[in-house]
Formats: sequence, structure tokens, C-alpha cells
Amino acid sequence: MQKELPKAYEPQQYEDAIYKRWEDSGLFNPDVCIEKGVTDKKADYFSIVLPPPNVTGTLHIGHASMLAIQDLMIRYHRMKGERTLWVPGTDHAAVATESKVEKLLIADEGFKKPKEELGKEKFLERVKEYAQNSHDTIVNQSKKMGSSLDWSREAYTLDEQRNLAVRTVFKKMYDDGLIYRGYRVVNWSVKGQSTCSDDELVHVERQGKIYTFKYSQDFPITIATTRPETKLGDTAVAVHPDDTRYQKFIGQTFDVHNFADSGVDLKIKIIANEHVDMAYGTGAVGVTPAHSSVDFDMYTAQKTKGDEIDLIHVIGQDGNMTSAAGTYEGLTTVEAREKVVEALKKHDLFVGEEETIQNVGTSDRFGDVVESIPMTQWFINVNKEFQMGESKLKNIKKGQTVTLKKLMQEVVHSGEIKIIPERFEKIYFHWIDNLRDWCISRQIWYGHQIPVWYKNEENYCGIHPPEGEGWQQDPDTLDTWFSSGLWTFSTLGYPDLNAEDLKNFHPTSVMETGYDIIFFWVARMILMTTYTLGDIPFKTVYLHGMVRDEQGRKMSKSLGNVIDPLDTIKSYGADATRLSLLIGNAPGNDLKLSEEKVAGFRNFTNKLWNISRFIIGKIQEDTGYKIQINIQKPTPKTLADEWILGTLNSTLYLTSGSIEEFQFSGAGDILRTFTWDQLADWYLEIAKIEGNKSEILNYILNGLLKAWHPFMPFVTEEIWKGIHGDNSLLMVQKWPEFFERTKNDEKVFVQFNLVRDIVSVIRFLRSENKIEPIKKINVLVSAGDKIDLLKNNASIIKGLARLDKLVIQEKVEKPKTGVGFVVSSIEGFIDLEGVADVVKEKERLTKEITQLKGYVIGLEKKLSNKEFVDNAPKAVVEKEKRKLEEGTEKLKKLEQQLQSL
RNA sequence: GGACUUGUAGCUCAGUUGGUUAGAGCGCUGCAUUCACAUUGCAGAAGUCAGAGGUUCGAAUCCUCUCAGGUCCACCA
Repeated sequence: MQKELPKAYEPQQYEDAIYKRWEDSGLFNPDVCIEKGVTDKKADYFSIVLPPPNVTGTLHIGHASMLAIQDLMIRYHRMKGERTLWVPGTDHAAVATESKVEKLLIADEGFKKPKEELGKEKFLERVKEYAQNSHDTIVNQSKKMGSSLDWSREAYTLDEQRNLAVRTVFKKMYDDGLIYRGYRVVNWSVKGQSTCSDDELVHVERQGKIYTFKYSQDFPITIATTRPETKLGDTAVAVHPDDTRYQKFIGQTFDVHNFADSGVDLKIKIIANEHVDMAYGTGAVGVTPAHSSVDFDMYTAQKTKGDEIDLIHVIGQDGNMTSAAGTYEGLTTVEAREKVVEALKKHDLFVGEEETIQNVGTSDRFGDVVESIPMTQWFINVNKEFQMGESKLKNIKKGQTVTLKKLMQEVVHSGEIKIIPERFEKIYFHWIDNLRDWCISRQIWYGHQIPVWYKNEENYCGIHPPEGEGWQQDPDTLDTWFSSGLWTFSTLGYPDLNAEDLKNFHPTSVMETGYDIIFFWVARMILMTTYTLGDIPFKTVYLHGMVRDEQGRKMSKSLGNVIDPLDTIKSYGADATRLSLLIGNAPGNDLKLSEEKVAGFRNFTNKLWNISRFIIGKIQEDTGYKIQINIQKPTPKTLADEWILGTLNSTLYLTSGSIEEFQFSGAGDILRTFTWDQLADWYLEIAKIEGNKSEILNYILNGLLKAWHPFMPFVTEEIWKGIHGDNSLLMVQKWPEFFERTKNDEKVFVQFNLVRDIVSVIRFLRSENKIEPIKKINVLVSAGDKIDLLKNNASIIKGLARLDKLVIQEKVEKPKTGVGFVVSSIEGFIDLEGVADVVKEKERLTKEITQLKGYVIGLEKKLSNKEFVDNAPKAVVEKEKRKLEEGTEKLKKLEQQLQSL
């Protein structure tokens, strides 16, 4: 037996040491669990791959929330005896990391253009150094949260193994023709000098102007634009094929001489396109194939029709006008816009301008408005048909013709992947419907370089560089989501398809991540995995929301409302931090968090600590009893014993069920109610009275600590050590057993509630009548047929309600100066020995009677309604009848009491 | 423009297939302090379940509309 626990739980004193014990035990690693006989090697598996935090800085409260949720699942399943794996890792985050380091070098070290000044090699060294530091911080913080990650399997999206996986998948897709290099309009960030994918665009509303004009005096159609400078690149005007106003022009080409004084001659062909809205504006659209993805699509469509139009590239990668813009060459787009408008006005081609709100795409990393520019880049074709390889998917067979889009849709449609909350499935499908080819090449240095080499006119795609001299590797790197898309299997041994981990832990059980990256990441993992392995990456996707401040605002440095998990861990402990992120947190919903909430849970951890302290103390007093780790359910001796054992059982039942249904908040609530309201406030107080409960207390404490462990690993582990010594780890104890609820349980609950209600009502009357809690009072109870039940529990009632004398008879006489109460069929009186306030008592009774009357009348009405009696299920009708009987009886008794005053 | 989503006590939220006198935590009010815990205990007050219709024997729960928030998607030139 260990020495006594201190009075208050101070997390800072224990947490690091506890984490070290866990880590040293090696039991975060499922292989070690099997070796040490903690887990059966034939048991089911449960695996999660941690969404790798970006190595751009430190963990924030959102990460903490993610860690808490995942660790809860992991610890629960580990205790259930499953082979449980949680793989840690970090993400190189390509653009994000590179631009962050660039900024730092500029701000702290006086560089102007760090990449140019340092050169590729030196610059990358600096990025790596930064990433390493960031990684170390992240690992340290994850440990502070108590995360039981298997560090022996840690991965990085840019390490050797992952690079091999990337190259392997790239080549496979290249060979299948799913990856292609093409000249297309892409999103170009001038500031970042790199492409970005459609999903990396953030649309913002901006005040702008829409200008209406004609290309030339004899041009038959008026068109409108928000960007006149791009009109220098117009090669067509699109109209709806059914538009009678313009039908006659379709197919004609108009020459525009010296457009807007640019010195450029335009050839504008009138083309038909169904997407043009006849009713909007003039019903005609100026087509700029080079600087609008929609127009580029029309350009491609024309090409396939064999009715080609030109593509003129007037905005360059520097964001300025190109030589194709004639005299406007070198001007910024804004300057050119003004000049074009001016020239149009001068030549009387200008029809008008109007204020409008336009939606522009900005780069989420660099923040600038992106330009649409045609460039040669690498893409993944999501619509191209190919023959499916090996497949474990339900509805897709080997050799079947599919597209990547179809794979992504199919696995969710079939239910092989379940998304929680369900509504995100709709959002997911909608996104896929609108998906275009994914641009995967980036013009930055930090990332996986594209495994393609060029020599003269030849190209070579391979996992390894080609033999021979003179090959140049493509300098571009891959979109960071390409490598994170492989995450569930690149961390488990891929490309070795026979890797033990891949066989043992894939598909992963759950992907727990934020709803904000469902497209970026979840969808891409599904794409990559179904394609590469012919299997799903995970069975369930659990999407959490964002952590916001107490007013629902985003946390940001500028608002000063950031809650740093390290701070709350320091002040209130990791367990309190975890609880505050778990309870009240529903999937897909944002969580409002305040420091007070964390403090509240700190109080709870302390409560649990003291509950344990009390129980341990009680057991220690019992010198004849030795505390046990594995204890069978003891035989109850009293009603209270039966009640608490039954309550613990149903608590475990509900908690386990809730965790498995991903209702973590509910699970925590149920446990909290048991711990505080039922165990501490009632049973422990009863234990003080009834005494002699070592075995039951031992059993309950074991169950309680186990059940709380996934939520609050630190405090529970520390208490466990206090009880069972440091040779035993709670972390790998078996999750407590629970049993089907029996009829007897129901009966016990009803009986115990009666006793409890009597105590409560006496306390209430004391409070109402201002009787000091210390003062001992006398109570007389007419117990009727409950006489045995009450007599058996008289000591509890006496003790908890602080009674001097308790008279229980079948029928008692009302004392002259007493206040009465009715609980169920039982009537009782507190003998106030001459101090009763009759007026007040009358008031109280009248109020209660009025309330009860309303209730009873309602029930009577309901039951006299024939339609209710005929249509409602029998059980419901019976229940209502019973309620009416009880209500009526109680009402009668209360009325008698009122009269006797 | 399309879609999704929320509105329950002062605040944060439960309320699982329609059947409770609508719940919890925090906060608030009153009382209590040697006996596990003041990071505590006991008791209490507080809600036309956003509004209006409808379906039903019965609606916080299902349907329609209105009002007020939030989020995502989108090529309205």
C-alpha cells in the first residue's frame, strides 16, 4: 500500500513523469503490447493515422482538440484489448513552410529576396532547420497532451520513405495516363510566383466596376467586362446558339484594328456556347481564352469541334502586360485597365460603367489575387477512364473501366466509407461533381521534386533517375496534398505491399480531422488510396469543428483571444484541457472555449482525485482487506450497494456505446453524472453511514478509473499508481465488463430513488423553514406497504437528512406543529415542535397543489380522449395511467395536509 | 446564384427512430465550513423549446413558410 495522496491534485507535479512511464513501457507500440502479452495477436485491430501537423510552427488549441479526441478513441480501444495503433507524423506543408521561412529571413535577418540571395541549396538548409525545430516543438507538445502515439513509427511527409511512395504513385499514375503535362490556364500567384490548385483559392468579394463597350465602331455586339485590360487577349465572342439576336453572326470573324490604341489587331470570331445566359447583360460574352478558365474551356471546346479560335497571352507571370499587349507592354494590369477604358471612351466605343461586387480568387497562402495564366504544368486527370487494377472495393472489380471521380464517389455511396456527421457526405459529392483536373506542380523548392527527367525532346518518368548523361529533372515540386494524400498507407510500409503494418492496420479505422480540409485532404486520400491500393484509406471519417473563443470568434493573435493549450496545461492540467475539448464538442460543429470552462474541469479532476482519496482511505481503515487489481463484481449487501453497482453497470454500458458511436461528449457527460452526482453525492455519503464496503469500493474505483482513463489519462494513471503501485499501468488494463440491464436493476432503481427523494424533500423543507442544517429534527413517516424498504434504509435517511428521530410506521399521526410531504405513496411529517409557520406552510402546500392539479387534469384529459387510448401504444397508455394514479393519490394527501393546518 | 446548417434557462450546450411536469454544466440566490474535496456540500430561482401555419390521439422532435445567424460551393461575362 502506498502512502496517502495529497489533498489536492496538482497536475504539474505528475504529468511529465507519467508520460515517461508510458513511453518507457513501450506499450504505445502494438507490437510490444503483443510481446508483453497485453494484447492478443489475433485480436481485432484499431488504427488511426494522425493528421500530420504542418511544420510551420507550434500546435494550437485546434490540434489539442484533435489529439484529445483521437487519444480518447485509441486508449479506449487499447483497453478493449484490440491491437491498437496510432501513427504520428508531421507535414512539410511545402508552400506554407517555404513562405514562412522566407518571411522570417526577411524580417529577422535583413534579406530582401532570400531565395535569390542564398541559392537553392542554402535556402533549403534553412527551411529544413526551421522544419526540424518546429517538428521538435510539435512532438513535445503532443506528449504534453498525453497522446499515446507510437513514436517508433513516426513519419514525415518529406522523408525518404514517403518520397519513395510519392515517386512510386506518381509513376503509376503517369503510366496510366492519369498524370499529364499540359498547357492550360492555371491559377498563378504573382506574389508567390507559383501555381495553386482550385481548392487553394479563397474567394473574396470586392467592389469593382463592370464596363460595357464595343470592340470597334462596326462591331455588331456590345459586351461587358470587369477587366478591360484582358480584352486585348480576346479572340471570340460567345453567344447562346438559340439567341435570335446574334444567330446570324455565329461563325463570322470580325477584324478589330488597333484595339484601344494598343497597336494590336484582334480577330474576334462569334461562337455559340450553351453556357451563355441570354438574359444576362447583353447576352454576349467576350472570350479571353488565356486569362479565364471558363474561356479556356470554350477554347478547348472549339478546338475539338475543329473550329479553332486563337489564344493570346497578354498577362505575364510577373503580373504585367506582355508584348502581345502592344503599346501596353510592361504596364501593370491596373494601369492597363485605366488606359484601355480611356481609349475606348476616346473612340466613342464606351457604353457605360456600373459599380458591382465581384468575386475574386485569392491565394490562401500568399494572399494576393491570383491571375489566370496559361502555362505548361502537371495535372491529374480526374475524368479519364482507365482499367482498375487490383481491387478490394465492394462495387469496383479488377479490370473495370473507371475514373478517379467515380472511385471517389463509389466508396462513399457504397457505405464503405462513412462520414460523420452525415451531412458532409452531400458536401463531398457536390465537390466531386464540380471537380476539375488537379494542378499538382508548384514552382517552389521545398517539396517532392517531380520524378520526370528531360533530355532534348525526350522525357522520362521513373522512380529513379534515368541512366546516362544529360538528363535534367523537372525543377517543379508537387502540391503538398499529393504526398499527404498517400498518408494512410505511406506511413504503413508502402510501396512494399507485403509490409506487415499495411497488412495489419490498413485500411485505418478512423480518420479524425477538421471539416475544413475535407476537400484538400480527405477527398485526396480517398482518390489516392482507391487508385493505388484498390482499397479504402479509412472506414470512418470523423470531422471535428474549429475551436473558437467564448464569443464564437476565430482565435487570432490580433484579437488577442488565443488560448494556448500549453498555458491551460500548465494552469489546469492536461486532463482538464482535454475534458474541456471533449465535453460539449459535437462532430462538425465549432466549439466555443473559455478559460473558465477549463478551470471547471480542473475542479472535476480534483473531485475525482478526492473521491479516490476517500475510497483509498476507507479501504485502508479496513485492516482485514487487501486492495485488488482484478476484482469480480462483489455481492451487494444493501439496497444502496445494489443501486450503485447497477448504476455503474449502466454507466459503463452507455459510455462504451457512446464512444463507439463517436459521441464522446455524451460519454463524458454520463460518466460525470455517475461520478459526481451518483457516486460522490450519494453513495459515498451512504458508505460513511453503512460502513464496511471495502470490496465494493475497490470494485467501483477500479471501474471508475478505467472508464475515465481515455478522457483523463494522467490523473487516473496517477491514482492507479497510488493504489496498485508502479508496476501496474492503468493504460493497458482491461476495459471493465458490463452486463445486460435486468428487471431487478429497474426495481432497485425505483426503490432507491424513493429513499433518495425522501431525503431530498426533508432537506428541502428544512431549507424552506430555515431550520439550521445542524439542528437535529424528528420525522414521522407513514410508509404503507413500503415499510420494510424504509425500515431497512432508515439509517441512511436519518444520516443524510440529519434526523434525530425517525419514526416509520404503516400509518402515523400528523404532529400538531408539523410540515408534511408526499413522496410517491409515502406521506411524512417533520415535527417542528411548536415553531411551524402555518401561513408559510399553507402557501407552500397551495402552490404545490396548484401545480399538481394542472398536471393531473392534463393526464385525465389525455386518458379520457378516446383517440389517444385507441391509437397510442399500450405501454404509453399504461404509463400515463400509472402517472395519473400516483398523481391523484399524492394530490389527495397534500389536500388533507392543507386542511389539517 | 446554389447548397448545407443553427435558433431550447443570463451563457455554453444535451434532448438517438414523435409519448418527461423539457434537462446538464457555468453563472445567479439562500444556507452550510474541523469529520475525502471550498478546486466543496445542501437547497432554490430561472425556458410561450425564434415566429406562424400544418400533419398527428400526441410535436422541442416531422412538413411548409417567415424572421435572424453561420458555413461551404459557384464561370453570371
